[in-house]
Amino acid sequence: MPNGYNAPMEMLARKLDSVTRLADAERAALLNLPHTVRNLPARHDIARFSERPNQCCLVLQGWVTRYAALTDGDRQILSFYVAGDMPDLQSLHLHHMDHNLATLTAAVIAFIPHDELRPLLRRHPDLASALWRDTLIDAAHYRERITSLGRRQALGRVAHLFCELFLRQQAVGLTTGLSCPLAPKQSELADALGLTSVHLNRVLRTLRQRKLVALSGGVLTIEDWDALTAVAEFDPTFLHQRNNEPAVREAAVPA
Amino acid sequence: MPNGYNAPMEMLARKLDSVTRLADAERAALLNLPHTVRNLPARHDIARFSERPNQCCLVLQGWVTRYAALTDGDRQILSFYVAGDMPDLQSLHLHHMDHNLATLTAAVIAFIPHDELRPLLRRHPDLASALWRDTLIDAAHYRERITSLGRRQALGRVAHLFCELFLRQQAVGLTTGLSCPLAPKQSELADALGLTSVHLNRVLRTLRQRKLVALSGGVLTIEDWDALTAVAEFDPTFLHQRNNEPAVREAAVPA
DNA sequence: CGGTGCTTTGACATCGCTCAACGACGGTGG
DNA sequence: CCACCGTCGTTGAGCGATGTCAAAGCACCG
Repeated sequence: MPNGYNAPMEMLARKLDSVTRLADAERAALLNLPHTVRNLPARHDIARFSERPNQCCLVLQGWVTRYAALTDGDRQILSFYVAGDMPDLQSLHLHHMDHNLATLTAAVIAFIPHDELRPLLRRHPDLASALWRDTLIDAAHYRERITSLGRRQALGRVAHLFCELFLRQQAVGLTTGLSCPLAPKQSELADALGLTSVHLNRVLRTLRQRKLVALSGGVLTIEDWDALTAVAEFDPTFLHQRNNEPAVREAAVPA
Repeated sequence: MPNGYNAPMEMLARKLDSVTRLADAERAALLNLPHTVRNLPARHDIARFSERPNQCCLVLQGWVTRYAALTDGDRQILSFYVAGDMPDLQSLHLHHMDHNLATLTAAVIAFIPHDELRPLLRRHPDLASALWRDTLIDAAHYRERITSLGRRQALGRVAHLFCELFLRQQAVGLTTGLSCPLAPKQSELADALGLTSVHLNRVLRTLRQRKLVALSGGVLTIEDWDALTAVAEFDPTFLHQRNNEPAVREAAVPA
């Protein structure tokens, strides 16, 4: 398989390293994993409801979403994934898709066949644990989303999602200062937060007016981290990142 | 450790069997796992936010909830667990609790030290996979809850939760006919569904008036499965149960 | 320059929340 | 045995956050 992209498995190794410490043997095994790299256009389904995937995917570039489609045409976006994420690890053990996975933007994705991954994980229990942990962190994100949808008002929900997306991207080096990419459009943010795009738009206006964030051209800039986390009641514990005190803290108080 | 309760690990073996097929070696290993069985009163915290548990628990009897506590005193119930569930498997790999786990009713719980479980899972990759799968199903429940909170109205949310709780209990033999225990009070159902107990009460009235369910004395009786699933837009795929076409189907059409 | 898709805004409707009171029930102590 | 009390369920009236519908602005692109 052509390795058109630079070192996909190294990105995975780095990602897992940020989560558990990898031994050399595991790291080497990972780097040798056979895989295919594909360039996909925006809005391209990777796996659909009720399918039985036989490979896992690793996002190398771009954004991917997981979403449920309701009968009335509504959809609920369940999560966003960025570079370094493995959105369908679950397919290793859950044989039928209970939702859909699709690119949000044009994206570069590496595909790793289950048949390659499974024996590797069996030989390297620590690697299996690292991936298991990754899926558990995914679940932690879900829990936080449930809390948002269940008990936070629109303003808090949006603020909370922004905090989450910023910190997750910071962890993989996708931020510059207090700015980060924000690929989802307003209607997609709305679909993720259980809101209407109309109402989401009004909430964004409020966030801008209060000088908590700036948002334009697919770039989110945090203007007041402390105020934003306060509105969101944001506690980074659920991210289970190594150093939970974000580098933002200093950056948020510019000289 | 005293084995006051009959065969706790056998319940676990049976549960896992319902999910993956266990080989004899795994089954035997499971049955020998050291553990402690405790009787806990209702509303007793099992693990609190930010703690670092060193054991996993297995519900043998009663109900357990996972919940997030917000600063204003609100709480969001994230999930309900019944006999056979292992609510904090995640603590094996996620070291800090990002939420709370507590009994809802008086309950009998078996505790298995991480230090016993970890080496066992290392020796039996299939067992590890079975438990991994269990945590992935947990995540599937979260996803469905997100969809409910984000895109369903109150009536659909309640109906959906009832369908889920019925089928999950049916899978472990806790139902009789079309009835099953329903331990959570109205305020707890409301906390799980992002509603007020007042509004939940009104929704229950509607469900009763429409003859979809009957509800009293902690027992839920489904009176019209087809209508209930229709209101809920319920699709059992996300439960990832062995035989997804529920036995309810026949029972729902009494002679 | 005329689409086409996204954002923004306004007017109005509604679902679910808040506050407040009352009723049903079971436990407890006198 | 009964009065009392706490908890839970039920109901009403009014309000507020968010949805709905509709149209206009705006940027990018052929």
